[in-house]
Amino acid sequence: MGFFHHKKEISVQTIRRLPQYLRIFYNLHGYGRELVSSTFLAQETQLLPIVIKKDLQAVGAPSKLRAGFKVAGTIAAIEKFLGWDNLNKAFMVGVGHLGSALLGFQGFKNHGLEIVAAFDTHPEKVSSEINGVHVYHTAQLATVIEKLNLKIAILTVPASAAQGITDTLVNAGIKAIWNFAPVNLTVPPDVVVQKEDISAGLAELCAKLKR
Amino acid sequence: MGFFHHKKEISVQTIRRLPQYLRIFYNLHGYGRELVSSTFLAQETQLLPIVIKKDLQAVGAPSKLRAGFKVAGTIAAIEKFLGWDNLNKAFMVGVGHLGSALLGFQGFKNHGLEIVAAFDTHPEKVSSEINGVHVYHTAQLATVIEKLNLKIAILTVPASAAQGITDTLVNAGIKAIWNFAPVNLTVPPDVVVQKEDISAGLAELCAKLKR
DNA sequence: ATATTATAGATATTGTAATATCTACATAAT
DNA sequence: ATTATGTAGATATTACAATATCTATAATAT
Repeated sequence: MGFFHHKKEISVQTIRRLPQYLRIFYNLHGYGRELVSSTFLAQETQLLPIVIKKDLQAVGAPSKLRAGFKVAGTIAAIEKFLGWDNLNKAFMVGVGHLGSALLGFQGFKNHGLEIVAAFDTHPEKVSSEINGVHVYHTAQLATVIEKLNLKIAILTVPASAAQGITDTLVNAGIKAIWNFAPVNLTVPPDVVVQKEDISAGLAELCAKLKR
Repeated sequence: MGFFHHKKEISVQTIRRLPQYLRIFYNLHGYGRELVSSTFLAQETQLLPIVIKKDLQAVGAPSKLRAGFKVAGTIAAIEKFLGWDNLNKAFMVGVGHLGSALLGFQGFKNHGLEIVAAFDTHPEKVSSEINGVHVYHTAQLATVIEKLNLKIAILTVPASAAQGITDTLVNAGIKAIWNFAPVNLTVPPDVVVQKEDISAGLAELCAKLKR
């Protein structure tokens, strides 16, 4: 009918479930499994088979009728959809408790993220290495971003510093910010911000507990 | 009409927004502000005024017509709804990178959570103190839970250990588990599990970035 | 060969959160 | 006093994710 083929938008919920599928598919691949059905995945994930079917269909996962989804092909489809099939250079601003914990998490390489630099203002941290990542002074942000061709910022600074640093990042051309500071950042429309709020999960737990 | 007054269920999304409101209301309270309108809050949070109105109405926040919501009263209402008006004794199992980062986060006391014990199996960690919290050997879980009357478990162990420890926790009578391990835990229906998955947020960021 | 079954795939339905619209009213301005 | 305005509160509508149902088919069992 229409000339404009509006590519079906994939829901945020689906996107958030993809890493879970990916982990399971990695395992299955390790065991040499070639096909897996949505009913099997449903048991693993405690989701409904139909949810899984639709999620995997949405990212174009290959399947065999009456047999299940192809393990290797589905891994490739999810990784491609998320852009996790090649590494983006990321850096971390703020290496306090949370920051250094994230630096210690090696799993990011499986998630398309290579953390190649960190920034902080504390003299005892600047010029040190944390988990193999060099810590620069925050004042050097703009120059290092350009020199190392960095793309994704992970923001783990105190709330009070977050917006100021964000402005610096935006001026330096950063287009993606993963924000762990408990603040709503103001950025231009072409900059993507993903906010994480650990207390949201705790609130959910407490509310469930009171019922 | 009906005799059964079915208390209106509050949505998960609303619950997850409550901590954000709470932070802003704490600030306003600190500045001595007594009333705040949903339109003001909308600017702060980048949400729509109507969403905020309905969220606050849902938890019974007091308001003054044509003036806004009462700051002190709303704080009390949210805290009461979440059970954050008195402290629950929590403990942490697994003190690796993430575990010790969470132990270092002092904000939990504002969230009704007092972490009073930690557990690990590594000999160099057992019997030490991390951020003022004593680390026991995981083998002592059941006895310490009973002795200290612990209620909420924070699970920050590797995926492979998570289900085994969960079984121990359930046997010890724990009813709430905040799960940071990338596994779906199997528990009896009366046990509440809140799963956190950091890669879900990263997936969301990457998907937005590719658009 | 034939029948059975488990599955992907397609379509239809439902439930619910988000959003829009309307109403009443307290405050402030004129 | 009178009018204008900004707000909570109530109701109506919309959008969309979750769920249910149906269909075709390939593998398996008989």
